[in-house]
Amino acid sequence: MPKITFYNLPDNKKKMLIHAAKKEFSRVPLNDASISNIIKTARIPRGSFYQYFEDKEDAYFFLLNEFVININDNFVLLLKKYDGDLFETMIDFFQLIIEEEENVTFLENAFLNMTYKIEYTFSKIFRDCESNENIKEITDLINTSGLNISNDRDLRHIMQIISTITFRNVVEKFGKELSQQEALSNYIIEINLLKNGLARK
Amino acid sequence: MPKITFYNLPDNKKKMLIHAAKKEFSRVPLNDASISNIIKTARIPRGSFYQYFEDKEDAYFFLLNEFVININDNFVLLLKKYDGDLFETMIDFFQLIIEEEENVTFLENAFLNMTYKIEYTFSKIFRDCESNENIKEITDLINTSGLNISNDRDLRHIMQIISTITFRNVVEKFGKELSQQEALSNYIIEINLLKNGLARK
DNA sequence: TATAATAAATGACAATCTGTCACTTGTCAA
DNA sequence: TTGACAAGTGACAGATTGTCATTTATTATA
Repeated sequence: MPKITFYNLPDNKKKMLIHAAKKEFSRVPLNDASISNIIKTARIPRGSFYQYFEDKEDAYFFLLNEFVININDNFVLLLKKYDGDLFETMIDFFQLIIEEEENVTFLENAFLNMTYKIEYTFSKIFRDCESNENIKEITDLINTSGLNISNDRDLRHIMQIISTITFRNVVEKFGKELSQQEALSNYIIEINLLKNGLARK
Repeated sequence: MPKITFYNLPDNKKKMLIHAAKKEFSRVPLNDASISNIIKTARIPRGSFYQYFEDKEDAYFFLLNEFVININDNFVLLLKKYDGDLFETMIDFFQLIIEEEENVTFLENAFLNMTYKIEYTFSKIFRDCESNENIKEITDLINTSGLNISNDRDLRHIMQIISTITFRNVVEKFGKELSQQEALSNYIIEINLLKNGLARK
């Protein structure tokens, strides 16, 4: 987490810094990003950066979290729109992500270098957890009667499976440079396989 | 790919170098690994390293490929053992990976920092592809009559889904430091959900 | 208002790493 | 023996990181 000094920063300086970081993390993935570039763009001295953030990662996950909070809201909206139908929701949600324009390159770098920690941050969207203020909100919204589950544990696994496959498809969209159409049609095939089961009845 | 000079190296020198690289990539993930450490351990001059490999990544993926080729053989054996039952095979295969001892830390670093390229390398195990000499071998071994598919495309998607979920469970085992028992029981739950479908019939 | 105490800003610096390149050494065939 | 080509070597420039002693700003207190 960023240090208090970062949050105490005047708005314009904070924005400048966020902009600079976003620019660098859009240019290259986390590992290749350089603090030197960020401070050059933000026009702050080196020492200041360390006054605000622990290190490169700290700044990165601050940005990523902001993004995740943003799309989390969209996810909840979609869930309501589709009366808790998880599968319909996911298909719409998938499109939302691959059509996202403002942060394309930032996202692309994130998805193509999806470490455990990054995936964990992303998948907060689908979890009820501390940092997700909508405790129970998501779980309650989902229409569980349409799901093949017998308890909460199963539901968690289902969420896990669906989010994993969803991310995998987003990653593949970027990795193989698929068109939005191709990516979507692949995704729908897989969602249907998930729904109906991989084994023949 | 390593340069020709690497393959021309006398066996003991080659082994020394491989050992040194493995040691470094076990210590820390690819991004944090340093060539300096490798050459120090291998006792070769800096210039020599670049005589053999393009860069750090080159050496890393050489090692990873070796490992993948190794477990690929095991996968084929298991597939035969279970008469092409993909689900039984995967459960056994999953255990094989999480019980692996010789390369635990190397694997742990790989799994917790699974970039697209690393995942792609791993998932060669489940694909028929150029670099996999068993073209068609795997596909032919699988008992497709037990699967809910209508064509080759579906089969590819099923392999994709299964391998993704499998890796996800391995990653989680390392990330959440689960015991082998916990990891396995989670995995089995998810495999069953996949088999039978996430939607209620 | 003056002064002390606390917080923030700054940039020079040591430590580290990377990839290159001119040069040396080794090998092998003519 | 010699020449041509392959391999080995390590010093070096360029770049980056995190730290820290010092300066500057802010806030509280007498």
